[in-house]
Amino acid sequence: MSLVLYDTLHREKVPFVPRDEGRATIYVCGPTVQADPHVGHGRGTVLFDVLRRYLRFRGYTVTFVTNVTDIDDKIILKARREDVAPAVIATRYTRLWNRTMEALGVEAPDVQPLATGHLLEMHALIARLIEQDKAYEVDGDVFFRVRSFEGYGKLSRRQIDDMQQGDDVVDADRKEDPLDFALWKTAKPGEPAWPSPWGEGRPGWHIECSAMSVKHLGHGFDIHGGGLDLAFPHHENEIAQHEAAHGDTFARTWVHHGMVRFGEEKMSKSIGNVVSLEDAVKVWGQGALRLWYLSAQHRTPLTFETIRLKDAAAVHQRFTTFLRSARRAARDADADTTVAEPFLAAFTAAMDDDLNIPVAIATLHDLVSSGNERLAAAEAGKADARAEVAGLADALVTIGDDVLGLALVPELDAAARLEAQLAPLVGLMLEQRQAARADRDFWVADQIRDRLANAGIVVEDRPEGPRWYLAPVTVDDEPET
RNA sequence: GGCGGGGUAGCCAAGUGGUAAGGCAGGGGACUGCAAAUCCCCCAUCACGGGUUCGAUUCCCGUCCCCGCCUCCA
Repeated sequence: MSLVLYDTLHREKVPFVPRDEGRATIYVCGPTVQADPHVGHGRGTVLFDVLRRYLRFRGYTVTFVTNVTDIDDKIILKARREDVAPAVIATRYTRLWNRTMEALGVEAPDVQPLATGHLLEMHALIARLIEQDKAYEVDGDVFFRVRSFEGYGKLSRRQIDDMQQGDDVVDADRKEDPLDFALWKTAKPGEPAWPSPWGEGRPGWHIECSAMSVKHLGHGFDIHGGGLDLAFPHHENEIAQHEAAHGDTFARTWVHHGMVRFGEEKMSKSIGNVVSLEDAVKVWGQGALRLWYLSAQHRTPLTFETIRLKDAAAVHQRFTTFLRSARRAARDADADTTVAEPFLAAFTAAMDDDLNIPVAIATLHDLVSSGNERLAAAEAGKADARAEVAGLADALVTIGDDVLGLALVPELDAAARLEAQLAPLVGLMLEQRQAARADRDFWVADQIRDRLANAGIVVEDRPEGPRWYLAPVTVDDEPET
């Protein structure tokens, strides 16, 4: 068995066979840095982060490239409103994006190319298209001649003649055909501009991804990813530009993910129903938020809703609870790796099937159930059980943290530091509580337990005595839209 | 209008031509002074109507409803 991915271009699951043996090359369209990232932005980022981590888990060396569009109309507009240079806006929101994604546990890309850093590559691509008559210049603007590329529409399965034209085609008077799109835009007064063979101006949106992906990954790289909303026209145009210019395959496999919804609509800045991603991470935490993102197959829509985040938080807690117990019972045991094998195999099988992450997570539940069954024996000190619990815990960390990025260990470690600090205090209170319990003064004992609970300190009475730990405080403040 | 994706238990969500994973919530039980955590048990006939088939939730046709793209968008 090996990984298969649903490829939007061929509309079927295709085996993942990398161009270069043992190496995987991935390009994902990144953001236009002009506003706060919202919850919708996190979905693709987390999905492709998991894909990247999974490919590494499967033994591939992965080169992961995701760009930043640092010049476009919205950036210029925002800069004008604030009376600052566009680069100020772009830099500010690039930093915010990166900081937010780091908080979400997304690994930084190997290359994060900027559009403004690749003008020469874009110029070369545009010049090549003009030479071949696939693009034309009109007063400093350069347009791609859509009808010159016979494969146009193959990604989004559209017939050129079926495409409905809006009433407000930009530059309709200059284009040969309303479908043609800009490769280079001549500078309007006051706009940022760069020199080019066609005069001062700036690149069209689509050209950057064609130029940058190939620059850093080469022709025919393995996986091109992005949101389903980018399939047309953005990705369609990327293909057209590259393949018209070079005549070879641009990207081998296209992976698209569904949109995040808020209520019955797509979450989108233009609709105005966005929830700040930075806030969402703060409120729900990296692990729970990622579990929510991963709760549905990546091509289906996913609704942002409190109840679902709470479900995800409950799942996360089940995993951390087991891990905490496992560490306590079997931290120094020699792990028995064989017990975990069936779960790792099931996990791998699910992931191999077009990243069926909901099923993959179900295998984690099975693993945790199995671990919990053995926990009592492990706590009683039985060597076999301790080894098995240790083996299952290790597998949980491998799958949960290394591949899915759930931050189980970091969260427990962070809690452990606080617990060490609080230990003398909590110890004192528990001594008093034990004394009360010995006197059968349960009112006092329960008072102490309740007070501790209010501080996020959970007390469990075990046969061998009380045990306590810090639990995440229940969430009740939600991010605002 | 064109293209595409969906409608599975109270909620979320997999899946398959042979009577439906997993989670949350709920109910019952074990454990506990009571809890917590954990374990065990219970909880759906797959939008609707036809058809194909020995047999359909899964294939085909039709109907209804929802969503996305066709303009900037993760």
